[in-house]
Amino acid sequence: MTTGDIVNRLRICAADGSKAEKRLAEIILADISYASKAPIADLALRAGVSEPTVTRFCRALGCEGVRDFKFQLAQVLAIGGLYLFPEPLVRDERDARVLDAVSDGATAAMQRVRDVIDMSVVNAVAEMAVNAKHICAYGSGGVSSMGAVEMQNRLFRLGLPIVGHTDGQMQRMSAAVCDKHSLIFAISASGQANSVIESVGIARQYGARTVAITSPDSDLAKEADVALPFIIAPDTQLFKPTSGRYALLFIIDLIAMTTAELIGPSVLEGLRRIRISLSGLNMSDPGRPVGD
Amino acid sequence: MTTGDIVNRLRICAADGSKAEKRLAEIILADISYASKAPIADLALRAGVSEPTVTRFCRALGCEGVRDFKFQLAQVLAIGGLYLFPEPLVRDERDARVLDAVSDGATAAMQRVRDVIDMSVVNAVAEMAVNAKHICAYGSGGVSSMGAVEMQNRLFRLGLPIVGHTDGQMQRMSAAVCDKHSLIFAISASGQANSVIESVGIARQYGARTVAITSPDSDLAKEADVALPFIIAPDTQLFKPTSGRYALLFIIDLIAMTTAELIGPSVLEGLRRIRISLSGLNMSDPGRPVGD
DNA sequence: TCAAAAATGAAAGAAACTTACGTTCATTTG
DNA sequence: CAAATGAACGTAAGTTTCTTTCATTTTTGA
Repeated sequence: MTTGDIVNRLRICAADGSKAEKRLAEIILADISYASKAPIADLALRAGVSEPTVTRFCRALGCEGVRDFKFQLAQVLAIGGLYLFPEPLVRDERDARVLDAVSDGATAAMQRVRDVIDMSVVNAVAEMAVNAKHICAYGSGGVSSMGAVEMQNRLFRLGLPIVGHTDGQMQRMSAAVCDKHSLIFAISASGQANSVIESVGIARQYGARTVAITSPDSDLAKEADVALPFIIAPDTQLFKPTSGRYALLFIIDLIAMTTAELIGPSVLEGLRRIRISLSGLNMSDPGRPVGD
Repeated sequence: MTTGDIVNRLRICAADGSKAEKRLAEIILADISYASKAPIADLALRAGVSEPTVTRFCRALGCEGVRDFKFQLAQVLAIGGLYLFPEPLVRDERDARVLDAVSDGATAAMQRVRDVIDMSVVNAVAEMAVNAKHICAYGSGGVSSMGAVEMQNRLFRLGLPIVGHTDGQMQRMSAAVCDKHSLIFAISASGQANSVIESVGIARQYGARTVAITSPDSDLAKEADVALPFIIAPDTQLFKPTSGRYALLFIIDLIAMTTAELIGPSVLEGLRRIRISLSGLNMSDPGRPVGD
């Protein structure tokens, strides 16, 4: 019983375990946040079992003891969020198919990025971002323009001087005022978007560093200094929105997180200020992600 | 002393605290992973202080006690950045951490949606979308405005008359011209965004159907006819972009795909035309997702 | 059906944390 | 300058929480 994360193991236990184990697993899954903090006496009482059973249960799940078990629950909560982990609902076939299509597509798209992305390039890009005096993100079309906006959204929080442009003319115009301290993020799923390619050419002419997030070996990839390959698989399912967006978001998050860590704790000050500035909008719930 | 996350507070303490506090904070920061599991007797010994001092120290940092303190350390570690580690992480290890943090977060967020989403609501929403004469998507702020734009992007391809508004005034204005054939998608991660809540109120007054994609039981959820719960976990890791965006994208895709299937094969005609119209932009690669 | 094995609980024990209280040391006040 | 004050800290004695031991019950398999 050491398969997957602790929640998965709990699920398996809730299904296959002995009577006492089932009850315990159910109680815990029903409220992980509670279970991660409650003393085992409470848990034992709720599940109607004895305390030693709880200890044994934790060991059976591959933990060193109750404390280690709680430690792992805390970590799961940190990643998965502080909400409950209810049993997945039973679906009818059609609903399940839609859910699977979207979810499998998204997961696969991100997995592909994981497999192929060159983190040394990401690190290099983060370094460029930190050192740039002026950053632009270009993207046109449904997927790529979202990318440009997101890139702006993620980096501006870190205090970086970034502007996203989804309009072709604005892209060209802003490229024309670049210099060697500028950094361009050029995003295009196809690698064929004319305005983006041209803008990269213009910006380079004036000495800007250019990073393309695009299809490998595309025109755009060739035009830029650095390319992060981003493959959008042709959609087999015509009704399903393309899962490439998840891959793009993933790459953007990698860049944002790497950049944030490069900058170090001082970015927290910027995030704090943003949060304070939102308090005037009645959205100051602390602990909530910054900016709705 | 309740500013920022626990690590930040430890840092402050290491700088400003009393003699014993400084020593403790240093010991802990030097190896958070150890500190999160060691009994306080060990910590006390290492820092050359007494056990009660450790307890008091934890309280001073805003924790309920030592156990709560360790709980928080565990959470920080789960997604911790490189700056948490005593020795700078080797590049590979650090890269793996960043990849894991982003990818696990995204996967968990989507899994959550899978587990709890009520597909009968999604189906009902799709039906509303198909029958509406006029659809608006509202969202403000980094996460939710992306949602509004994406909603527009996904549904307009299906030939539906949708407009996304991320500007508060435009939201109110467009809400004011709704009638009973209108459908509103109101997106807000917090459920507190004033312009969105008010616009829903206005639109309902004129007979529009309203769908909220928002935090359950929030003000916005109460204001709308139908609510799709969308929980964003509080950010425990300030450096990591919130993974809630993946959950939101996921919900939007579910709605888009369900709607597309409801409309049936005729949507393909719309997609075909969009593709043709792009050919003038040199982006007509067939088999590629429509619209970059 | 019976014996062996597994599962469970009660109670005692060990570990970890907290409280109560007293000492020290720096600071303030008369 | 000395006494008073109070913050910081440690000692020792709780208290809580978890674990072990061992006896009992339940299940399994021949």
